[in-house]
Parts: sequence; C-alpha cells; structure tokens
Amino acid sequence: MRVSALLLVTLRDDPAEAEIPSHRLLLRAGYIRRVASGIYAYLPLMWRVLRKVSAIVREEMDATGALETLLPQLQPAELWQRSGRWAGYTAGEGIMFHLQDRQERELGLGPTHEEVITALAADLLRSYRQLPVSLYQIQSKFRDEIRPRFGLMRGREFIMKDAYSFHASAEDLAREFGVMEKAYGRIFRRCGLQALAVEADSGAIGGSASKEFMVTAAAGEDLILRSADGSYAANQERAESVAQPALALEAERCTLLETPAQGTIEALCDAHGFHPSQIIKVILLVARFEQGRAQPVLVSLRGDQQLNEVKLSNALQQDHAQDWGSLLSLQALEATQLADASYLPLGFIGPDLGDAVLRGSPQLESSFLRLADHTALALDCFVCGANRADQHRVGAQWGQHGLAAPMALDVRCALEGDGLIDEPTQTLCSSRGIEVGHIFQLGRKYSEALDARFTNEQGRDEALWMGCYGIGVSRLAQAAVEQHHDEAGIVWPVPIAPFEVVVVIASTKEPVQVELAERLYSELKASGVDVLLDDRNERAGVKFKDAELIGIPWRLVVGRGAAEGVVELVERAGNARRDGAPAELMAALKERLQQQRLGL
RNA sequence: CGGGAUGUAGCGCAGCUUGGUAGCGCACUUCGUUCGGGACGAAGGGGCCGCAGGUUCGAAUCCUGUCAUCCCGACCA
Repeated sequence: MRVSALLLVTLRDDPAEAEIPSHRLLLRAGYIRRVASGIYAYLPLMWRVLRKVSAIVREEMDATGALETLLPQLQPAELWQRSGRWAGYTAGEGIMFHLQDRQERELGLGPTHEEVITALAADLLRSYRQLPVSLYQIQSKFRDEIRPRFGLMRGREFIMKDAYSFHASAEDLAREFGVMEKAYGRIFRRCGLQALAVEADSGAIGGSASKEFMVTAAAGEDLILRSADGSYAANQERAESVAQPALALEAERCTLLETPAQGTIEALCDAHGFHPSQIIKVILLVARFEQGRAQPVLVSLRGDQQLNEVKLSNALQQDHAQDWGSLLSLQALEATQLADASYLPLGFIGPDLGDAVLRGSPQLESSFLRLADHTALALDCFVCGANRADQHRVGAQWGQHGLAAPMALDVRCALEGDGLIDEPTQTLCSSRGIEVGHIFQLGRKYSEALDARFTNEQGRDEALWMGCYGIGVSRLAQAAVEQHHDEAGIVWPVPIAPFEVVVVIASTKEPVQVELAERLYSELKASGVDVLLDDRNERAGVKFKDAELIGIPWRLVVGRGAAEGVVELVERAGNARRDGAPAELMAALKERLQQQRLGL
C-alpha cells in the first residue's frame, strides 16, 4: 500500500475530547473518528488492526474446536422476556437499545447473545451425543452505556467476540472453562498484551465461576488486588481479604459525646483523636426489586472501610429475589424520598436508627433491612452516631442499649495492604486494569429459562450446562495502544500492527531513492510482508513523524545513502537504528519479523 | 439521573467582563524558494459564533429555554 493512496489524515493537535493517551493517539493518528457519543468509525488503518486481532482470536478459537457463526443483532423481546432479562435490560438504567417494528413488535439490539444462542441450542441439540459443542462469533454489539467514554474503551457500539458452549455435565463445563482460560492467555500474549486473569463478579450475565482478563494500565477502569506471589488476583468488586485489625477503643461504658458539625469520620477523628477503625458508620440505601418493592437498607460498616455495592447487590439478589423478584437497582436513600426529612440526622446515624424515619413515605417499605459487614460486627466497643444531630455515642456495644446485632455479611471493599484470606501474612497490592475478556460458567440459568434440554445417557431429559466467553475486540485494540505508546505516538506490537514495515523515500525528487525504494517495497510485498511505501511528496521530517505517530514497528529509510547502496533500518520500539546494504538489512528484517509475528 | 465544564472554519484556540457584524495557529488551494526530523515567503478559499426565543437601533458578546459534547459517580467486553 502506498501512503499517497491511504487516506492518511493525521492531526498535529490533540482533539479536546480525548483524555487518555490511547484515545488521543487513535484520533490523532487517523485510526478512528467519532460519529456520535460512544459511536466510532473505524478508518482503514484501524480496520486493519481489528482484522488482525480478529484473525488471532479466530485461530485460537478454532483451535479449541469452537465453530464460527453469525447471530442476528436484532432480537425479539420475547426471547429476553423468557430469560427474565427484558425488564432489567430495557427499563430504568437498562442498557439495551430497543425499538418497535411497524407491526409494533418489540425488538432489542443485541448487547449479548445468550438468549438467541440458547434458543438455537434448544432447537438443535437433542442428545448428549452432540455434546459438547461451542459456537462463537465476532460482530458489533450495542449497549446504551450510561456513560460512554475513552473512545473505544466504553463505546455504545463495539466489536466483540462472544462464544457459548454447551455441555452434558458441570464437570465438562469446568473442563471447557479451563480450555478457554488457556486459549485466552494465548490470544492476549499473541496480541502483544500483558494481561492478567483475575477472579470476577459475574454481574448481569449471571452464573457461578467467572474470570476477567485485565490489561494492566494506569487508565484502567477496574481495580485489581493481588498477592505478591501471584496465587491470588481478583477484581475489587469480587476480592475478599482480611482487613487490617481495628484499634481497640478504651471505654468503661457507653456515653454521649457532643460532636457539633462533626458529621464525617474525618472530622470526628480530628476532633476527638479516634481512629477510623473505632467508628461504625451507617449507609442508607434503597433497593428496588422487580415486583415494585422499594426496600430501605441500612448497612453498618467499620469507619475505615468502604461499601462494596456489588457484593451488597449480590447478597440482596440472592436472599430476596425469590420473594420480590430480581434486584433492579440499589441507590443511596435521599432525604427527599422521606415524608419528613428532619428525622434523618445525616452524619449522626447509628445502626439502631428507628424505622420511624420511614413513616409517612408510602413509596418505601416501612422498615429497614439491617445488615453489617463482618468487620463492623467484630468490634467489641465502638463509636457511632446517636441518631440525633451533633451527638455520637462512645463505648457502644452490640447487643446493649437496643443495639441489636444485624446480619453479618462481607460487603466491604478489599483494600491494598489487607491480608490474603488463605495466608493473612501476605498482603494484597493493587493495580489498575482494562477488562478485555471475561469468561463465565453460566450453568443452567439460561437453558432452564429457555427450556434448552437434551437427553442424557440414561435417556432422561435434562437442561444443558452452558458457558460463555467474551473478548472486547475493539477495546483490546485500544488497550494495546494504552500499553504500547511513547511521546512520539503508538508503538504497535507486530502481530496487530496495521502494517509491519514502512519504506520511507526521504526525497521523492531523487530518482535513485525512488527506484531503490520501489524495489525494496516490491520485494517485501512479494515475500508476504505487510508493507507501506511512503511515496508522498513531503519533507522527510513529516514522513518520519507520521510513521512514528501511526506506530509502524519497522521503518526502512531510503535517503542520502541510496546512491552508495546504503539504507537505514529503524525499529519503532526503542528507536534502535542501523545503516547497511539493502540486502543485508532486508534479510535481518525478515528474520526478525518472523519471530515478532509469533509474539517473540 | 446527580455534580462540574464546554459549544466560534476540518483540528486546537482567542474574542464575551465593557454589545457596533469575527480573528490567530495548524490543515487546505496556487506560485516561488527549501528538501533527513511536523520548512519559509507571497497570494487565496472556507464560519446561519450549537439551536430557538427575548432585550436592543444593533447580539458571538446580555437574558431565558433547549440540544450536544466532555469530565467525576452508578453500567461493562
């Protein structure tokens, strides 16, 4: 390909809309253009990258025995109603784009394909003899993200590889999960990414075991906690840990303390010399369930800990979905939701806040669901709000003075410095990550809902065991930029670079240079190298800057030395350069490329 | 949805406080010089100043509304 014919439009200034390096660089280097919020056009260079990533994904998926398919993006609401996800995905904070056709039939634009694939499986799979089977596809997905951001990182339309497997037993599903985990490791390694497999929350997809693959990068949206020896790594949403011990509170008996305007843990500690771990803070939320119940929730936490809403949501879903339908949302209780907000002394609330504050608020249930984190319940003696403005209690104890001990759960965020559960002497450290893949053992959630059954060896009918496995292809490509760039621009890993080599003609006015460059370009092309020829009538500096910005791994410069048969070879990563005879450099280049294509 | 900010040429920005009919850099076109690290000079093209109302003799500028985009939280590949 000749640069003169590439429609290469690079920008000298950073577009104002881009915050993180990868987003800025992809815009500046002419890889993507924003069409609407969270919706991007993949320009020719980007499409080459995406096709290379897809090719690697295909090879590895095919190697596991998975079959490629292409499922519809327009999906009938009926399928989603059968799995029970239609309401959650379309109402309120739901993320599914949905519409009506001319017959007023409801349709959704696929954010994922569990329903469609399970319905197909119910149709196609009859006998254990057909199992196991896995299907995958690579296509655009649609999610009406609450907040699209960072370019391709969180788009509303994005390219995803999703795979679904069907098994006759939980054991075989677990086996496939292991196969996929290994395949994912190879995919990310081959793409030149440093990725880490971590234990994860299963979220809206559901299911039991799940692992996320994180590309470590400062701009990552997730926090990962891991032990130094690598034996444990988990997303903070999921991570469990042993909290650092609380400082013992010395108090003979429970007394009232005047705390004027000290409504925060910090103010309380500053004014009275407490340690945050000696205080119990109370968080009020409202959990909304499918059947319309708006349940006030009161959570007690140790003052130095943070509420983990994912863990709390999961606990609520698990304990109450049976009675009240699935949990739709969990939000802070706003004073404005109460009939009389003056009863709510925010900042001075204790675990025994009376249900009376809810009185006269017909849209809410009349009593709190009271929960506490283990670390809060483990305190023998603590400071907490007195349920009256500007007053706290010191030396309070569970079970005394009406402080009934609520149900204890793990609803706190694991923190850097906490102990490892299995070996508390080891501490956890944290880093940020971009989630590029997620694999789930779904179990029978969808097969039961959609009645996807098969006949087992004993001749009995049973629901299929399912797994699902996703890779954010477009996100992965941007994550690669996030991990591989410098001041001058992108530094693509060879296996996913849009082109492997750019031959730069320093001056197109010099016939000797043009001739030699054309010869080298043809030779590289003939030997199967993805090569660009920068034949533009531009100054050499412009071509060098552009080559660096768009991140081509190798640059072969045909310039001043051309007449004497000398060219220059520069590697983008590290900027090492050497002069030499074309034949010698070409041989070295081809050899090195062979290795780099394999990710070596 | 809550909090914060911004909409002026393809991109980056100034002008707005104190109203008088739009400017700078990059990019683009033509000519000349230059030619291995985003050249220089000359000449040019391109803007319902996000949109709608209002105030005013007069609005990019003041007021009201609205839409869009970005950032911080809830969502996730």
